[in-house]
Amino acid sequence: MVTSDWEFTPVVQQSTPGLIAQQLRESLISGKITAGSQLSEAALAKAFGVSRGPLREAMQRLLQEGLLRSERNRGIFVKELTQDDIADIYDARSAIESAALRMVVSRGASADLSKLRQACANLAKAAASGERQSVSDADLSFHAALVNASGSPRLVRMQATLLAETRMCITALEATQDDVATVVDEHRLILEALESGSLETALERLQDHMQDGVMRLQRAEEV
Amino acid sequence: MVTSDWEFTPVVQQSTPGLIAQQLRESLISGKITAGSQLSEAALAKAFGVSRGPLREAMQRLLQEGLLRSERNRGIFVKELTQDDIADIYDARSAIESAALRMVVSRGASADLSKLRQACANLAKAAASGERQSVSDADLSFHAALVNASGSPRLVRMQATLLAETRMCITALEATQDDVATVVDEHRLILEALESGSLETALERLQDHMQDGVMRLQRAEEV
DNA sequence: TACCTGTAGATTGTTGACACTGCGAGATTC
DNA sequence: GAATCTCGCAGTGTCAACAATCTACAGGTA
Repeated sequence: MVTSDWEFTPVVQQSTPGLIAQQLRESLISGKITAGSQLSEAALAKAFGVSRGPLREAMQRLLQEGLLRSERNRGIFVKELTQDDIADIYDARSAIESAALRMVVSRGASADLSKLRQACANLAKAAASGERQSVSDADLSFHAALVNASGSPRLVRMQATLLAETRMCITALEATQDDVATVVDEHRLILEALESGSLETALERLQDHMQDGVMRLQRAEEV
Repeated sequence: MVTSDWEFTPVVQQSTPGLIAQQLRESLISGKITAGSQLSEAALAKAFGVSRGPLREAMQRLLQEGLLRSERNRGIFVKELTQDDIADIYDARSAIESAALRMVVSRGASADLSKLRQACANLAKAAASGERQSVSDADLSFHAALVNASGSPRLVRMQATLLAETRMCITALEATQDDVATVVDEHRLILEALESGSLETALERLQDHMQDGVMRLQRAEEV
């Protein structure tokens, strides 16, 4: 019997709570929902055109990702990020991404850096366009590509939630990339160190880049 | 009116899904529920004496912690861990705990190592008792204390899920700590390096300890 | 006999309704 | 006038029933 020769892509029916969580996450990290405000289950359910069951499941996910905060019998609120949170997010990101660097380098030649080069090019393009939003998107895409290259599903998952929090910080504070050229350079330097296989240099540059990020955000918070 | 002078401990009403998740997690990591088996919502709901709503929320949490696996319209199954998973878990743990080491050392004298010393003593005591279960419990408690000492809530949270997975591995494979004395020593050496403030030594010893752990589990898997 | 098709049972996904909790506005008392 | 109490409302927590989906098995056909 011929079962193939057609090569259809298998249908992947996304679950309703998954779709809702995705849309909610977008709204949260883009700042469409202001920090600290309460999310009414009934209102959201009506907006999404579903009942409260699936909506609650979506909220559960975002709760565990740390984007929301729950008070029993009171409701669910958008988490507000303090200075300490910002520092902690970047500490955790450093931990994950440093480990990813080590893993990529330890693979040596078998590592696939093409996605990283692509991400770096996209960042340069975004910087040239001048749009702040697309610059920070490309920035975080680079970091995501870095951890992807490590091939560790758990590192990828943990970083995903950290990147969502990072996006929340950036949009909430409307942090300006005062010097776009520097940011692009920092990423390119990391990639170059990676390509030449010099782990220590790459780690150092990543660390510096992270520290820059924290300082930029914390300066924005003070205003 | 006098509101104080009584000093009662405030009542912390745990949420129902939270309590269910806790019990389920215990059953999963202790191996009471065999890997790969399906978890029937109706059956579990009856067992816990609640309806399927709260139970589904509890499952959601464990799903996101990576202890369960969901197939849409099919059901939820206990995740079975492959060799690759074991390696990945330990890679991720190394990433988190190495970062924690760095943070503890960078604090210098202000770091609170008393909990770590306590955990180390407990481990030695457990080793003397000879019970395998309490040895691995004390082992993981030490690592938890290490990350706690870092003071980073996000590292703590990420490690918590990794430790749950580690426990699942250990009980599923009934991994034997063939040489208990060595395990105790490895932990003590890490603590000593930490106390003397020599970061590089501590990192090296942690790395070795982790590698030992992976090898022990992967050898058990082959059987 | 081998294969396909249709149906039955079981399980998950979703819904609307009910119960309980916490907050705030208004009434009441000193 | 200020503090306290009570009631109502808005919201979450929980439940039982309904709808949709999948698997397995029985029946029919070439």
